[in-house]
Amino acid sequence: MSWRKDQGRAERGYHHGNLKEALLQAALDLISKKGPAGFTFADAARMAGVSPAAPYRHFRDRDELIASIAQRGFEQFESLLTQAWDDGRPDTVTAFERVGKAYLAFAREEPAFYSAMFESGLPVDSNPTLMAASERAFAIIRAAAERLAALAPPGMPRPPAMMMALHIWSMSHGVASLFGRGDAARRKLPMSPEDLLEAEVLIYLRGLGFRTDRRPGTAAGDEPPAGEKSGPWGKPK
Amino acid sequence: MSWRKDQGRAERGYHHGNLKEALLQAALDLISKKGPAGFTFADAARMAGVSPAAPYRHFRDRDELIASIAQRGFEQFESLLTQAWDDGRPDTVTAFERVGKAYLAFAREEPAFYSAMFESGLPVDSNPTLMAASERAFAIIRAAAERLAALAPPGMPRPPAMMMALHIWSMSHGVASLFGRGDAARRKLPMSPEDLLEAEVLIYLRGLGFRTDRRPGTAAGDEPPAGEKSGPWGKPK
DNA sequence: AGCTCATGTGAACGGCTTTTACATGAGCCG
DNA sequence: CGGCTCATGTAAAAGCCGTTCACATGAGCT
Repeated sequence: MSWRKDQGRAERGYHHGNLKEALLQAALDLISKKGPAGFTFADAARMAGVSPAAPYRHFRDRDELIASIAQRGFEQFESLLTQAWDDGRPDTVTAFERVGKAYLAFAREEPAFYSAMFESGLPVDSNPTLMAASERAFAIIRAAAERLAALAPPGMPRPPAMMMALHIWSMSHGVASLFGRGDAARRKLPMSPEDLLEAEVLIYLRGLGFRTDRRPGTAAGDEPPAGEKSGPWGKPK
Repeated sequence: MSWRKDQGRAERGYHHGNLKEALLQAALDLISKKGPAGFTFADAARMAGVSPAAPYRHFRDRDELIASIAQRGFEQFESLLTQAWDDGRPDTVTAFERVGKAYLAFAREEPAFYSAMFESGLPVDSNPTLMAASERAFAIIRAAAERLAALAPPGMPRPPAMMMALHIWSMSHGVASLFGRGDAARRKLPMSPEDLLEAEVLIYLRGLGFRTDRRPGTAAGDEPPAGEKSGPWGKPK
């Protein structure tokens, strides 16, 4: 039977008991289905089984709910990136690329968070705590870039780590925004977004003087079959 | 005196005479001010001095208006990129970078178009003519990449031009989306988006084996005290 | 002049956001 | 237990928006 309140809350009396959480959850569902624009405050209330005015006891307005979601998104994002970076294990370059992939994975698997964070049209800088969360996430990329910069081949000037971080961020974000989501804004690609990004990062790192003689799409540590060295895009011509 | 119809149309009778155009113009204004989400069909009608039902004679619904704007945006975008590319003059790499800058310039100077094209949440692939316009714009980047690929240093495997084009696109799009707009979604940067992107592209090209012995942000012109020329921030090995 | 059809109007429906006055009942204090 | 208080939820209403429909207007053609 399914006449329960649809959000897992059992029968309830006048008070919901966990409305704020239920609303956030409902909003996530709705945003992932219809995008942040299609999401409706009233819908979320309905889904939680309360009147349309109830949400206002927990969020100043619709934007604040979306901002809350973006906030959580950045927190999960930070945690995911931290995990992917894994303090640079087993080696810096491998970990670095894992971070890029994590970025894409997040965009694909958490489209609702991703939308709220990057496509909701919220003035990011208006909300200090949101801004801070966003910066903590970026700090992971920056820390990784820092380590990578320190590894730059001797005899070359060190690229500014901050700049590297911004470059990596923009690549990841560009790929994720243009090609990364499951079903929206899809453009046909001759390869997976992951492979596209991996090749991009490898070429970039090579431009910085790193030796990147691994091939994309292979597990870390694999060596190309003996013989020619291939580029990050696969077979040489 | 300002009781004229606000969109430059002089007094008019029952018929507007140029409503479709006036609506598109009004929508552009509104979108650039309040984003594609804040834009309102009724507002556009008001601004054009007609009743809220009038727009329906020209657009099936609100989405179709936005799609029309995106369409025009892609056309202008294509034209701008074509101009920037200038068939590869004076040399391929220079022209290539000019294309990247044009991308940023477009995002900054035509935020309304840019929003409609990339952030409106429209299903790009639902509208064939929109899709086609988008692909014509991308074709410019692809053509440029093709020429660049042909120039790749001998002795290195040639990267697929399509992939290079996608890489450049994602870099440009990433930088533009994250840092490129005048006042929205601003994050603090230690450098201009243009310089950031230029350095990124130069490093990338060097990763492909190109010699890029110019420096970014040439306007600055200053040299590090003992610096040798080459590379986006200094000298390669 | 008269016809026709594209274009604009006014009114209406339903839905959304937000506010306000009121209802409920959970938690606390004696 | 009895009663108080305040966070939390409700109902109703105002104002806006998108969209539709029957109807008005007049531009352009014959």
